[in-house]
Amino acid sequence: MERQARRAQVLYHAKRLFALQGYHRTNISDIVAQARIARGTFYLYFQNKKELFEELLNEALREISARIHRIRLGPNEPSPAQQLRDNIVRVLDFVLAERELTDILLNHAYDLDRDFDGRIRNFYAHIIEQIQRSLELGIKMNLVRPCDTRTVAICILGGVKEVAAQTLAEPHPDVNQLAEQILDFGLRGVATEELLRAAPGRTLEKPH
Amino acid sequence: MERQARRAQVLYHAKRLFALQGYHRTNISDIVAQARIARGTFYLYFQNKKELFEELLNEALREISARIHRIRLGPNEPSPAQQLRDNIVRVLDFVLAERELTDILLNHAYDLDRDFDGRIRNFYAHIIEQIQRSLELGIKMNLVRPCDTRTVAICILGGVKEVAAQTLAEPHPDVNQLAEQILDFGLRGVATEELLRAAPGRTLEKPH
Amino acid sequence: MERQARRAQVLYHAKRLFALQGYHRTNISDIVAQARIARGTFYLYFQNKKELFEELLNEALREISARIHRIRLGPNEPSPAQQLRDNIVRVLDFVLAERELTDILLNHAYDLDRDFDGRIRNFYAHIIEQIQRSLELGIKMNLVRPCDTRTVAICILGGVKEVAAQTLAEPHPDVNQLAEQILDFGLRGVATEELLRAAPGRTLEKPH
Amino acid sequence: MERQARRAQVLYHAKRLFALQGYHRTNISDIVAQARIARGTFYLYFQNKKELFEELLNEALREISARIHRIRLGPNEPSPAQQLRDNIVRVLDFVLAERELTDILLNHAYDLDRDFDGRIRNFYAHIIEQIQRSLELGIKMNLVRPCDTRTVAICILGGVKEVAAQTLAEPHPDVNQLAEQILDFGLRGVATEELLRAAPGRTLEKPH
DNA sequence: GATGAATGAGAATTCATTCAT
DNA sequence: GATGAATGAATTCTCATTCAT
Repeated sequence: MERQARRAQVLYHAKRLFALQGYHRTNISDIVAQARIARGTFYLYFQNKKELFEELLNEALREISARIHRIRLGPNEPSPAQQLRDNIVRVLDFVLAERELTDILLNHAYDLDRDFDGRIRNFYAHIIEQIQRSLELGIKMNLVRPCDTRTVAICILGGVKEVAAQTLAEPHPDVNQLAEQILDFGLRGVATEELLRAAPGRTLEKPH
Repeated sequence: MERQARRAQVLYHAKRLFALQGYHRTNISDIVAQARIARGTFYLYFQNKKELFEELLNEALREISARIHRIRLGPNEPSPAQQLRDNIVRVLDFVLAERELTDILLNHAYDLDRDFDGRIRNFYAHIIEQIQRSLELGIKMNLVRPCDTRTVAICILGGVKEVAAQTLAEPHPDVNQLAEQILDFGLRGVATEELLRAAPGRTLEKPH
Repeated sequence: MERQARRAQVLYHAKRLFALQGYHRTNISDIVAQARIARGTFYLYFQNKKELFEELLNEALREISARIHRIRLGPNEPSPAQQLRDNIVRVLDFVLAERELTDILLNHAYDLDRDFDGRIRNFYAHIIEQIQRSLELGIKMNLVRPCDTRTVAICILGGVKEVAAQTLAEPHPDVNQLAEQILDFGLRGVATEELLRAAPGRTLEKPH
Repeated sequence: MERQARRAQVLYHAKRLFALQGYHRTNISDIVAQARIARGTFYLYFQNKKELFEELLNEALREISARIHRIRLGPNEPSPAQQLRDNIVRVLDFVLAERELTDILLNHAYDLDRDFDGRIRNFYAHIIEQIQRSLELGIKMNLVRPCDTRTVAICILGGVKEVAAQTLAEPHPDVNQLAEQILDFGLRGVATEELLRAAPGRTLEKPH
């Protein structure tokens, strides 16, 4: 457990440095200086620089994945729109709680290693698929207008990513307000006209 | 002109390598090997690796900027929606025509240099402002529903960026179809309900 | 202390190489080979080659400066001639004790860097001024004949420098004998005729 | 002959550059740029950079050698002191007429090549011998007091060298005045007391 | 002869990683 | 475990010299 604490200490400082300067501009000297450990000690806890970075990146991927829940249908479930809203809020909460990790994921996770790039690509591809499935479900339920679900899913992902990226720079963003704007924009973008007509108000949700 | 041809040759090969492997994994040795020139020859045409990369990046930024036209209003102008569509098509045309440059811009332009990161941030910030101004104009014209124009602008930029990024991987994407989907999604996302009701068809444009 | 020992080791070998081959013909490879350390180790102790050289040169300048004492007048002080003799002996002692440093200073300290050349020029300019002041004092005391003290001071400096340079090549020079010759030549060169007449012997000093 | 003119042109510019910046800081690019010839053209006239430098240096050595005449005794010859004065004046005239060559010889002729250093050492050794022989002749003639002629010769050479070096920096030095000071200092430094007593005036020459 | 683009050996420096203490 | 000095492969960049036109 002591071991875990040391690892965590190093990870903490490395995370800050990577977020601030990126992978290549951050060297082992910087990390051990910040973590106040000896150069050699670093290698007692991590195989190498890449492994450390990978661990941070994995944490980000894992955490974000965990915050995106599959849309569940059922009488006791919140409305799909509410579930989407919850997903967005959870992701943005993570973005703010872990600005450094997010920064690393969005801005510094490329240019490392071939299989690394692949992993991130897969991660996003997976999210795109999830969104796509939701859209297809929505179409079946007549909530979503027919469209090229893949392209629209990509647009939605891109929108969230860019909001996340831009949000990093802001001191005290209002997550709920951001989520609302994203949701409103996205839902209107995909809603059937019937749905829009039925629910002209601000929160665009299926009437019960 | 001879000089320009040589430069172009080196730029061509460097571009491919940067797109394939990123900035840090591409070293001068790789570039000169691909371009089939001697080590020293490289330095006759470029001060250093960074300058070469900068030149490529600048080309991408310049070209994309040039393809995003400001929305013009007037009796002889195409409809705003058509102008947006044209912008998207022009940008996606560039993405396909210069997949490598796009790849570099989207995936490998970070983690280089402090002032570099800044330049790219400015580039996107500028585009966000442009979109935001268009949205505000649309609101005044009652084409766009009131909303947090900055957040929505960020969503739109993100959508286009992500489509561009995903499109890079596809062999023969249909640019018009992609543009149509983006436009449709985006316009519905921001349209006033009045406008939506008036134009229920697929192409969401203001009726004349 | 360990650190200082390593530095000293590298300095020692670098000094020998610089004396033997000069600055430009001595490269880092030579130095690390002689010092039997790895390439990178060099940079743990010195920023770069120039800094190392500078350190050696500074030592030479400092040491020589320290050995040239200002002429003191007073009832308990040795005669001015004796003080001059002591200065010369101390400098020549250094020359022999640190042949390599002297060689570097006299023969290899040019052609490096602009500000470097300046530093050495200042060093000699300072010594010329010191000699000049002594001569002027001597004139006031009627020990030295009136003359262009600056030019004569330059002659004296040049004489000592050249003796030092030539002495480097000799295996077992007699420092006292050399000093005596320099002193005798220099003093007679500047002495008033009155003084010469009063002290016709070998050691040309003011009679008490 | 055209060929000689071209060579001279290149030599002229190279000389200025070498004097200004030294051998190592002056590169072929600088020289051909100043001489307004193409890179390759340089090698039509000179084997390489070193040969060019060597040629300049040889000119300096040759010219200075030529200006140092052996002391001739005889009824129709000027006095030895006058001959010495003439030697000094000729050398200083050269110093001023060819400041750049002198600068090169005094400040930038080391650190090139092993055999180069040797050549310069020989040059000075030769001059020292000449002076030494003059001194020995003087001793025989009872003009010069007995002394370690080699050390004194070195002092004399050093004096002249240093005056030459310092003179380079001055805008309009008075060569005759400098020569007079050097001569006066040097002659008094070596004169027999008998000679000094016989000729107490300023110009220390053997009475006829 | 003249040109200047091309060459490539060589030099300095960095930095992730190892290993003796 | 902890340390930090040592390592050396890898990389960038320079510049005297060559050579096809």
